Parts: sequence; C-alpha cells; structure tokens
Amino acid sequence: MPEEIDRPLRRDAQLNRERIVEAAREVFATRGLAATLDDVATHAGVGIGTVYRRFPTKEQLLEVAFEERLEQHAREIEAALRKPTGWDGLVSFLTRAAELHATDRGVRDIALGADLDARYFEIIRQRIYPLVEAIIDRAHAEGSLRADVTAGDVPLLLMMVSEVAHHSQAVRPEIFHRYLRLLIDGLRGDSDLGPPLTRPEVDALTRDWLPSGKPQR
Amino acid sequence: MPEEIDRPLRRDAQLNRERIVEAAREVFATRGLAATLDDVATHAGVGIGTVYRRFPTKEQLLEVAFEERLEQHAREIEAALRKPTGWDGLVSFLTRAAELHATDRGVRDIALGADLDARYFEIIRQRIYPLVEAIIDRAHAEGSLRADVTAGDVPLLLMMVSEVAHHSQAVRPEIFHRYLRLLIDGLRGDSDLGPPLTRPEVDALTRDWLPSGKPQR
DNA sequence: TCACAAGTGGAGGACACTCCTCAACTTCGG
DNA sequence: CCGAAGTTGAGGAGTGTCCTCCACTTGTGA
Repeated sequence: MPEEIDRPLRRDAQLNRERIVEAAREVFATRGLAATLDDVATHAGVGIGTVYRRFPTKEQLLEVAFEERLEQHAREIEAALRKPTGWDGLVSFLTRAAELHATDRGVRDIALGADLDARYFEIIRQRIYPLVEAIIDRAHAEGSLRADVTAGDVPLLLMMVSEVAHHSQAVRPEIFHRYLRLLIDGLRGDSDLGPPLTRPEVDALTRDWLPSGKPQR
Repeated sequence: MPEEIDRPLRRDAQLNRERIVEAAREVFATRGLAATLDDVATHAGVGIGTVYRRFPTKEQLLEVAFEERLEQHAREIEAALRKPTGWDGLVSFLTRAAELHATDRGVRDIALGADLDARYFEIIRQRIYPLVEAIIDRAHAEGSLRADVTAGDVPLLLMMVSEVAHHSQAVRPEIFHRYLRLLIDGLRGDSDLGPPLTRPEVDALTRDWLPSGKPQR
C-alpha cells in the first residue's frame, strides 16, 4: 500500500514554497486571477515546474495565498456593522471594500465572484453575503438608504468602482473615490430605479464580468 | 506612369463591398472594435481575402461603417443642447449616450476614445467634445449640476455604465438604466469630490480601459 | 461569344500567448 | 557519500490573431 504520507518538506523546498506563495500574493494582487502560474514562477525566481509540483492547480495556490486576506476582509465588514449608524456602516463598508479591491485585484476577483464554481471561493462568499445583507438591512431600517436599493446592487456598484480603480492605476490611483462618492450620493436619492437584479442575475452577470478568473483544470 | 485611377467596381464586387460594410456594422456593434476582420468576413459570407482587398486596414472599414452612426450621435447631442433646461439636456444626453453605447459597442469604443491615435476617430471626437462641454457648462450655469463635476467626468460615467450594459446584455439588457439613474442622482449631491481628472488623465485612462480598440497595422 | 482583367477564397505562414509535462540535472540530509 | 527529494525550463500541444498569395472564378466590353 503506497501510503500517501505528508512527510515534511525538505528545508530548501519549504523555502521555495514560501517564495511561491509570496510571489502569488503580489502577482495576483496586481494582475488579478488572470495571472498565469508562469508569471508567479518567474516572480518567485523558481522554475515553472516547481510551482506545478507544489500547487497542481491554480485554485490550491489561491487558497493558500488569499486565506488570511479574505478572512480579514470579512472581519472588516463585521466591523462596519458595529458603526454607530447604519448609514456610517454602509459608507465605511463600501469605501473599505472599494479600497481593498483597488489595491488587490485578486481579492476583488474572488470577492465579487470570479469562478463561481470553485468550492473554496464559494465558501468565502457564503460567509460574506449575509454580512452585506445585514449592512443593507440596517441602513434600510433606519431609513437612511433608499428603499429600492438591494444587496444585489452591491456587487455591481463595487464592480463599477473597481473598474475605474483598475484602469486609473497608472494615472491617478485614488480617483475611484470620486466615483464611489458620486454613487454614494446617489444612494440617498429618490428617483425611480425600476426592478432590481435578482441574485441569479447578479451571479450570471458577475461571471461574465470577470473573465480574469477562469482558472484552468 | 501607372495612373491610380478609381475605376468603378465591377457589379459583383460592389455588392460584396456592401455586404462587408453591413456585416462590419453588426459585428462591431456586438463585439466592439476588438472583433477581427476574419469575423467580419465570415459574417458577410465572403472570403477573408476579399475583405482585405477592399479595406486594407481596419480603420478604413470602421470609417465607412460608422460614419453615419457617429454623425447621428453628434446630432443627438446637439439636440440635447436645445432642451428647455440645462438639467434636462444633461440627463437626456447621458441617457441617450448610454443607450447608444449599450446597443453598439463599436460606437462606444470609438466615442469613448479607443485608439486615440487613429486620425479618423480623432476628428469625430474633436467634434463631440465641445458639445459635451457645452452641455456641462449650461447645467453649471443654471446651477442644477454640482459645480465640482466636469466634462472630464463624462467619459468615466459612460464607461462605468456601458460596462454594466455590456456584461448584463444576456441577463437584463436594460438594467444599466438603474445604475445610470443612481449616478445621475449623485450629480445633484453636495459632498466633496476632490480634484477632478484632467483631460490628459482621462485620455490615458480611456486608452487603458478599452483594449477592445487596438486595431492592428 | 469569348478573352482577359477584375475579383475571390481560404489554406497556411508567421507570430504571440497559454498550459503543463518530463527527463536530465542538482541538492539535501541521514 | 549516496539515494531520495527537489528543481529546471525547453518544448509539445493547443488556441488565436493577422495577413499574404496564387490558383481559381466571374463579369464585361469588343
């Protein structure tokens, strides 16, 4: 019986593994999930083969590279729920999320729904969705958020803002705040928005929006 | 001397030419300027060689295919300038532009600045820019538009909205109106937007945003 | 009618990019 | 010091784009 023992890695191998994970964080942050494992290997200064040996699929690497980061994201959203008013909570959540997505394309791709099939991503999102809903509900309850905005609008709003952030990186990295502000101001408005997107619609749209996240295998 | 006479096309060649232009309109409308001449040829039911013989560069084809359409776009903007109030003009301009960009990705790519080097596109934009400025100025003058929004914001707003339009095509083609509405509501707001983008910044950003429009040659 | 200029088609070369394997080689550590 | 563990990156296979070229077809004017 060829026991599949998890023997500890040799010292040099362990070092390489860490280098790979670190490189992955950087590369995915700047290029999004579309970055190739070749990119990561080059950035880490190891051969491509080494990356494939350690992480046979992109998803496995993403999981290790993004675990902490996403965990912290979730905690920040929880913190927004504890803001004095619902409106403050909503604004600080949106701002924080936009900042995060602007800084780290990888987090954006995962949080906003790239590759909706990947098990790991799905788990993360299962944790985040209810928090977002709570934030929206709270703002609705206190009457500060227009009634016709739903939790399903959040991915769209963040998508729009992070698109601006992404494309303005080289020119004016912080300009996305301007357009986020404009949208936030709009959230107080009172014109007729028509029927909102349903959850499945949001998912379909998201899937289409983020081709950056179509890992192989 | 090999006179380069413009002899009239043979009857069949003329027909093919028209087919190609018509196919180009359809293909570029749905796929944006990223569509290949091969796509156009297939769609037109002619060989690739025929397309290249008639239109050696993509730009030449675009010029013929989009001339009318862009001309009409410009006229619609002029019409918005004649609306009773500056605000009406602004809203109807934004709405019309968003609708147009949602329907025709090609027009969007050209109007918003894809391939800023191409001479032909540049001429079109030279005509449109002042009109947009006039619309913004008029709304500013009557005080209905917040003072810190500039003409440079217009491409960004339209970019955001048309991104939504593009990615929601299959799901809810008209949902972009919702997010346009949200942004328009924000245009009445009064929070601090910070320093706006300058024209060169808008150009750089646009160039980066529309990879769909990097014609070859 | 028919010769020949005009026009056509699309296989295929050239290039770019991605994913991933594997066999020859290097290094660690008992 | 030697064998297992680890590394490497060229290269095969796949996808996709741009564009040329030439054998073939078709329209038309004499």
